[in-house]
Amino acid sequence: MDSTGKSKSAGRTIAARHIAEELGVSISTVSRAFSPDSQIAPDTRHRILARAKAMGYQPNPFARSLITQKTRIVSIFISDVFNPFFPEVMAILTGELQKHGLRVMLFHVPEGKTTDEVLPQGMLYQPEYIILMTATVSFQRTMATIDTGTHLIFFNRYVPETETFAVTCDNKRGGRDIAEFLIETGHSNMAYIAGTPDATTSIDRGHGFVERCAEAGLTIVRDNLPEVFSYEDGYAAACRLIRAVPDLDAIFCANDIVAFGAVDALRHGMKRDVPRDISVVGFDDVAMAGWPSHALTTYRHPMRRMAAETVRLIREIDDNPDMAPVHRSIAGEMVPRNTHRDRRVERRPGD
Amino acid sequence: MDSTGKSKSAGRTIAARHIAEELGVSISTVSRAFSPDSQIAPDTRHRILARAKAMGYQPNPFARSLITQKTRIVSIFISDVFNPFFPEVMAILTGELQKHGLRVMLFHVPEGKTTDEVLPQGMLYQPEYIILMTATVSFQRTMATIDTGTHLIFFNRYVPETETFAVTCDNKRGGRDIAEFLIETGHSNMAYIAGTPDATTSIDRGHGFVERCAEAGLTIVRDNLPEVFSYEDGYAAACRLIRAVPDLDAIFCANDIVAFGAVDALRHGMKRDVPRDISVVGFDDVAMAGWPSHALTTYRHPMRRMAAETVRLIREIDDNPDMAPVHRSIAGEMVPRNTHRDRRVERRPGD
DNA sequence: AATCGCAATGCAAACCTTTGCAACACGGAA
DNA sequence: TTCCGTGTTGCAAAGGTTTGCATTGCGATT
Repeated sequence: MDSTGKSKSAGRTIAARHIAEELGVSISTVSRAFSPDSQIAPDTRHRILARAKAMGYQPNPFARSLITQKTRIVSIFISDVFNPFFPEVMAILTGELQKHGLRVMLFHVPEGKTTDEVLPQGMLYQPEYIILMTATVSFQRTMATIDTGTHLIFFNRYVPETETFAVTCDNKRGGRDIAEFLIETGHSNMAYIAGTPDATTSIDRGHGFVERCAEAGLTIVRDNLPEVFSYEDGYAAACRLIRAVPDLDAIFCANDIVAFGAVDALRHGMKRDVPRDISVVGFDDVAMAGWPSHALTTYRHPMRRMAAETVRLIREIDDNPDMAPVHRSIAGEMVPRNTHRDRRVERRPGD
Repeated sequence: MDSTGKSKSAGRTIAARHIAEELGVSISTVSRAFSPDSQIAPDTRHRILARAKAMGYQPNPFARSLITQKTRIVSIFISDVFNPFFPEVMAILTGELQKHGLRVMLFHVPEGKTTDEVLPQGMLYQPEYIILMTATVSFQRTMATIDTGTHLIFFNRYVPETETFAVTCDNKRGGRDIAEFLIETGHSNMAYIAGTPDATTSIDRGHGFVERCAEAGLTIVRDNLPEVFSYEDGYAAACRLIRAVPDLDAIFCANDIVAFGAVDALRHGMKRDVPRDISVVGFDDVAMAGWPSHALTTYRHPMRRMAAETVRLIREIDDNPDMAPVHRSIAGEMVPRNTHRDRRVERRPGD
């Protein structure tokens, strides 16, 4: 009934045994053909591989990892965070990992739950690597869950006083660079709109910014509401700031989305001219920051390089499983556009 | 050496055998405790489950699916498409699926490759479901790869003349609704900026739009460049259109991003007043369409409902594996904002 | 009191692979 | 010719589970 002579629906799925029978070799030999560094005559290997390809056979990964204890699986944990780079990061991560024979499983940490609660589900599959992109990590149990040889890698966040693998943006340096940039262009009365207070990303950006300002003898205003990461939050925060400190000449926002909100608040709500009256700087350089309608001065998040670095890190650990945990933080770069202005040129002598 | 009395690193991982030994029952009985509808004394089951929980035991999914041939895995295939809803869809999909005991594996179809080339990799894990979110599907082999009992579900796209499961936005109806809306508000000289020509989404939106316009006796201009889906593409397309047809009074864009490009082109590049001189309507209702700086009139993409529907579909198939393929298309709704204007009120008699 | 039916449990095969060890063949050296 | 080393291959155990079939024990029926 089939277009090919062989019936295919009879047996379950095609196994090493079938190749072995057809070629008159043992199952072991078939297996060895698929293990790069095992003793087997080159000729036999080729014969087996050819036949396997023809019959569409590949070793069953379940059976394989049942015995080798190596799953080649990396579990990625995500939560509801609306990271604008998420699609791209996901694409790079899965794309590159699968090039190296690693499979990614996805786990979601829902709103009310903590990562630790979902982790056990993921551990069932004995992943060789876990990439944590989630916000909430109560670290106690995380470590306890891990000692089975699984490597834990934090992506875009880290847990301060612990030794784990982490790949992050160099947020502190970013904050410093932005402070530097604003100071150099003649700003002196600045504010910072922070993001979610428990996110290391936002904290570090603020630290760097404040630190550099302090070095220049400037104190900065800080708007520190919890859960500031949406457009609306940025809008509200900017309004609050202007009411509190009307003569502000620059606002640094923990991310671009917040910055868009701030710009719109200043322009439409508070009737300020950006950048003439006040400068706004974001962080991330999302796609639309470059559109003419926004033209946001911001700091480019090295997200793609971070994704690539994560893959590289995993390969390094692959080669050297006992490797000590490292924290790789990657710098971005200033992207000046049209929401800031150089205020030095017109600084009046009396100022 | 360990803080707990028991040594834990000695044995590999904890298996049913260990529970069995401690409780003096057979491995089979332990297994039965974890299969909801197998004959076992309620008391024994409770004892086993309790002990298992205490010892942190869960049946090994690899061994389990090796024998049951049921993997509880759903593979999701993505490509480099920059779908603005991707993070949210991913969160809903994985979150809901894992609630029902399903695991998601992620596969990436890189730029140059077709889905068919990557599919075999995913099939190795014998997923029970495959969700295709990729752009490129040469359908021949796709079906050939599938006849193993795996269910194939297209998400946000479909292959026209084939019977497969698909969950999509009702794009055609969306196109019609937008046409309806524009006609009712007094537009008569309209254009459509299409998206990638091979995407069913863009095609269907265009079809619906043109169809409804035709019913009203209107012909519309069509800008049909290949690969139109970025801000820049929208910008360029709008410029082309205005040069070709200066008295256009409305442009419908295949998606919001393109629409943003078009609006900026009209305002900054072509010196038109949107919405006074010309209306622009998008499609999707991405988050920033609602921001004051854009206030884009658009059509809400039912992406969340589609994700939820996909999960529901999977559960239905779970209950009835021989279910015939269905195509569920879900309607969105008009979201009028400030990039259109009602032109009826000031229609001059002579017009 | 003998028998039957039924619920609960155990045995062992099966799923598919990897890998240490033993067996084997073969060519070359003594 | 005999022996040895080397390179290939096969055997069988192991990894952890599910499940059909057989066994056991017990209360109920006649």
